[in-house]
Amino acid sequence: MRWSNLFVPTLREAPGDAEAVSHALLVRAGFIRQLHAGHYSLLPLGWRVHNKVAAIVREEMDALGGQEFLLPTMHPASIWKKSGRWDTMGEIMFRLNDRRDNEMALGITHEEIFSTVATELTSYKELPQIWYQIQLKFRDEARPKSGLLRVREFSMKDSYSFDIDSAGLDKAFEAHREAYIRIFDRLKLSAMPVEASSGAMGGNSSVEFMVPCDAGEDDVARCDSCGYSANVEKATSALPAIEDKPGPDQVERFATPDIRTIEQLTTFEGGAEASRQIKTLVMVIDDELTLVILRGDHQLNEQKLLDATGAVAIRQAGADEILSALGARPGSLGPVGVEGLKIIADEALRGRSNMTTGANEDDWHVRGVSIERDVTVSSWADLRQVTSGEQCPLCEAPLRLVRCVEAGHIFKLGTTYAEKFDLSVANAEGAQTPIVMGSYGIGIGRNMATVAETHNDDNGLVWPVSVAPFEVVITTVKNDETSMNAAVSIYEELKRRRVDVVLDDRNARAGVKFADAELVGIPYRITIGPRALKENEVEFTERRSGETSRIGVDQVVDFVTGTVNDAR
RNA sequence: CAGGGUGUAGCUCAGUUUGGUAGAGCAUUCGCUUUGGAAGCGAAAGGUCAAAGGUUCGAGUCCUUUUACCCUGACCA
Repeated sequence: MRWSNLFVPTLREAPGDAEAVSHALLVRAGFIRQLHAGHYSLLPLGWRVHNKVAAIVREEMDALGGQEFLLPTMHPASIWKKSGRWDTMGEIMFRLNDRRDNEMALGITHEEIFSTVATELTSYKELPQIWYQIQLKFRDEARPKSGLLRVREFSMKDSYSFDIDSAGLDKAFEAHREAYIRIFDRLKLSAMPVEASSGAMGGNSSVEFMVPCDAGEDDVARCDSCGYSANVEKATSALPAIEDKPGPDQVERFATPDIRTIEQLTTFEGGAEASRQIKTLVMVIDDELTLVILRGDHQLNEQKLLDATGAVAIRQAGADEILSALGARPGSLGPVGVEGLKIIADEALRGRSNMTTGANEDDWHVRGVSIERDVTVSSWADLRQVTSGEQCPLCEAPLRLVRCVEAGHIFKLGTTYAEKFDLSVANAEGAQTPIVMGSYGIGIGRNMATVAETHNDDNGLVWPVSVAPFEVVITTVKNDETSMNAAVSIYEELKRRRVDVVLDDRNARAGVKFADAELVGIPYRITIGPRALKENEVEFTERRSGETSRIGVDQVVDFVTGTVNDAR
């Protein structure tokens, strides 16, 4: 490819609305353009990188026995109703009606479609199967952001395993785990597998692959000592036990004028420190008003509450709902004596006594509360958000919270879809057995953006060779006949050796061409200029280090081919 | 969905306070001069000032409504 024929609209300045580094650089370097919020056009360079990421994913999927499909993106509502996700997916799913007014949806993922195909599996002899596709997904995200990192239309590799039993699923899951590690290794992403919430996907076990990166949206609790790592939606920590002094035989009411927060109560005469208070939250869980209680100094993690209750939707109750249910406003709420409402308690409250909380009357609190004696707890769950510095649940070293991008996620679905779609095969005894499924996702565009996010410097992008839009750029300093002859002959020979090379033959100043090559992030540059050429040499520059060396015209093709092959 | 911000040339942005002929830098095109790190000089072209309505002799600027995009949170495989 000759640069003079390429469409690479580089910009000296980034568009003002690009906040994330990858967003700014991918736009500046001419890889992407925004069409509207959450929808991007991939320009030729962007599409080249995208395809290389996809090719790596495809190779690793094929290596574990995966078979590639291409499934429809537009689906009839009926299959989503069959799985139950027509209702549970809520607003995330784009929905539309066709000319006959039939309900349709754009796929957010493809469990339903693959499950439909999988009804044709009839015998255990056909199992296991691993099916995958690399396809567009549509999600009506409430807030697309950060360029390619969170979009509403994106291509994703999603694979699905079908096994006769859970041992088979474990094997498929492990094969995917290893394949994902290889994929991220080839993408030069330091992804770490972490325990994760399965969220709305269903299933009972999942692992996320998280890449530490400021532009990310998830926090991972990590122990540097033993390697424990989990998404904060799942993470726990070891808390030092709190010894409660003996309290009164019954709850005591006391007046607390204008005290509305846990913070205020810590300094109020007769109050209590935050860890000796009960925080009372009123949540509406699938339309049911519920009390959620935690230690005063703990934060609720809503995903944990979702997982603990199996609920579809959770929101905080409004002030009016709270007042009519409890008789007080937020700031004076408590679980003591509450009847007729479900009370979900965080594990950290178990066995606690002599605690202080709201009296469900404005300006009044109660103390001497013993959880077991005074609160009718409906269920216990781990609900609190882990914070930095707390002790690792495994080894008690301090935990660290790391901001991450979710680059991949693998789930053990079990038999959920087998039951909904009546997927079963005859086993060796001739009995019908439900198929056990797993599902495994990795976003192509998101990984491309994550590589950009983690591989750049002041001059622009620094692609790993494995996904670079071109592996080598040949830059001519002057376009005189001698230079061009040398350049073209090296270019042709590199192409013959299957090196992905671009010849920057533009009639532009050298500085412009150097700057563009660096902004675009091509890993290796061969500079052909009069200085070196006089001595029958060219220059070779590595983008990452910026180091330049001279090399003979006769050796350069061998040398570059070898260097590129080693780095692939 | 809540809160905040922005919308003027391809890009980055001034101009809005105090209404009076639409601006700059970069990019583009042409000419000259240049040619190893985003060159210089000269010229040209480029606009429905997000949209609609209103006030006014006159609106980029004031008022109303709408809309788009960005940020924080909520939400989210």
